[in-house]
Amino acid sequence: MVATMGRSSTLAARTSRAAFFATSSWPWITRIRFSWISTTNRAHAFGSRWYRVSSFTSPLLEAGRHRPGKKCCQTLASKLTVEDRQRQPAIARHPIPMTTHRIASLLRAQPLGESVTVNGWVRTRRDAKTFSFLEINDGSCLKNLQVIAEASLPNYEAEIARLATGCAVRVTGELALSPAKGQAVELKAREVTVYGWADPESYPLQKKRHSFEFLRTISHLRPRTNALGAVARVRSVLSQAVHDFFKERGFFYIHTPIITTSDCEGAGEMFTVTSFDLDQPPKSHGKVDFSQDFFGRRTSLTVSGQLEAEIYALALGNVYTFGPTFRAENSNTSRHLAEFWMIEPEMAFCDLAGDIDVAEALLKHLVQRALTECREDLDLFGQFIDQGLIGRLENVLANPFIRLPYSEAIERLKASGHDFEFPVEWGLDLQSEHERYLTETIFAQPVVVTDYPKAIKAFYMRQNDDGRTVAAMDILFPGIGEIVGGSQREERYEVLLARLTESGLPLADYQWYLDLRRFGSAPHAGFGLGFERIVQFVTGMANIREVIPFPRTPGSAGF
RNA sequence: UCCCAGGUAGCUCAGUCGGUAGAGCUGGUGGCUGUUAACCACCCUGUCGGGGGUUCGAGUCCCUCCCUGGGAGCCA
Repeated sequence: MVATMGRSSTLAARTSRAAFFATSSWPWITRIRFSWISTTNRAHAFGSRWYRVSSFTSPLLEAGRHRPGKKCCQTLASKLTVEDRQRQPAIARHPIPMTTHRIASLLRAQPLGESVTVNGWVRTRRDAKTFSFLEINDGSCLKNLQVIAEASLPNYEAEIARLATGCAVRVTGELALSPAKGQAVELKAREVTVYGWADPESYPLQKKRHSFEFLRTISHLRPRTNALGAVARVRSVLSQAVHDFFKERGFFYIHTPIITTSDCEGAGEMFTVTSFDLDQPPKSHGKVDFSQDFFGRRTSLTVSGQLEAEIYALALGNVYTFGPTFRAENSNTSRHLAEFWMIEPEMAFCDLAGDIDVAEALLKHLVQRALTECREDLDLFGQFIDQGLIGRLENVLANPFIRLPYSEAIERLKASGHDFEFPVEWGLDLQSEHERYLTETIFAQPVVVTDYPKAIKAFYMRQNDDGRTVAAMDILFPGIGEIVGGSQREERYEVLLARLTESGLPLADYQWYLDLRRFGSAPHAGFGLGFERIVQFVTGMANIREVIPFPRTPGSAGF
């Protein structure tokens, strides 16, 4: 975990990120802007250039002009082998053919009669008497583009007739109306170029349905399936929608630390971050001596950015975080990950009601964006994953969320007469079965439970005037359970101090947190939204491991 | 971490009373066809999750570990 990131690795990070988002027609070539301060002469260098990016991770630079201070470029360029140069030069010089299209926009615009080029992966090939049908998917949308490849094409026998599921190809031809049912348009191929073969004997993805469990074992190939590709697009759209929501409302995006020394009490077990040789860590009095560790003290991966977000809320007003979060809990469920992404808004001069307003608006905004921007993908989920999906999403938008104090929730559960496995009693935490009964059976829509007993909630939540509850809220979604947890924060110094003390937390570690209440304290509130849980809700995927590209769970951290 | 159910061909699964394994799909070959999860015929494929034990003999019974699914706890 030691931060020894050198110049070249910095560039690598930027390059792979840019490649990931590149709209370039050639997936391994991308244009990248860069700038840095030269370590030798302090000169500022900047520019942009085409890079060949291998496997999206290690950048190799095109040989080309240099500026002072670009040592890393030369080093990387030297790694481009002669073979690489011979294989790629034509494409590298003309990285974006003017006629290249993404399938999504082709199907939308349907430029009939025009010559177009698409890049993508073969989903299936079917042979007719004098030609073959190819179905090409380029990831831009769920739909494939049907290609007609006549047997008269020069490489028909040698290549096209041998294409199988998974092969990467480029097809140039004319877009035409399709005479048969099933698709509006098709591409009459003039040229089919094979970028990469996929041996049908060993390529794991077959022309049939696979279980999600199996696909998880091939996480490097599963985004090439309809369902997981759709999840990836929805996740991206939702991610962007989070930022749009807060930007429209004047929130600032704050990057809170991933390596942290603060434990957000109640947020679970933490992963230790160390640079020690774990076979021989320095010890003192029989215990590991973290004062000799990289940071001079014990550090962990963050379980929440909330405490740091409060600092910035009490300076900038309204802020939010959106980043990776880590919990070392041994949770084996379809709703938990050891590494997940959390959205944590924090608003100054805001009470619990305002907090709920923002959370409700955010959730509705995300559902709305998915419905309008990902309708085709959502229809797939509605058809194959969860028949009631679209209706449930529209139901979220249709009504205000039910707001229910904990005490009333207890009364409603008791009055229901339903036989629960766990007792329903004021002062006891709501069990999953209770939460589900509230949101799925009694109300059949999102429910916000507020004002929980203070004994079962975290130290930082604001005490209500009744002396026995705190201004906390959980938003419960049908099928998901708790999707949001939040509260108004305790802004009164004396009250917070008392709560910290009775919670047995080391005051020294929270001095800065107490300081926020000593200097210009103000009412403030916030919440945490588990990003994967909203992706789960929107897609209807049963297991949270399907809505993050590379799930980390107990006993599993592959890829 | 606890309770329950599973792990058998590339995938999804069957496998009786303990006698060393089958089906469908995928893939391959051939045929047919503006096809579209194409269709028809034929063919190939196994460390039965790992380790240990009982037995003449274990996919099958026992122990143990790992993994997966469902539920619970923890939470987002």
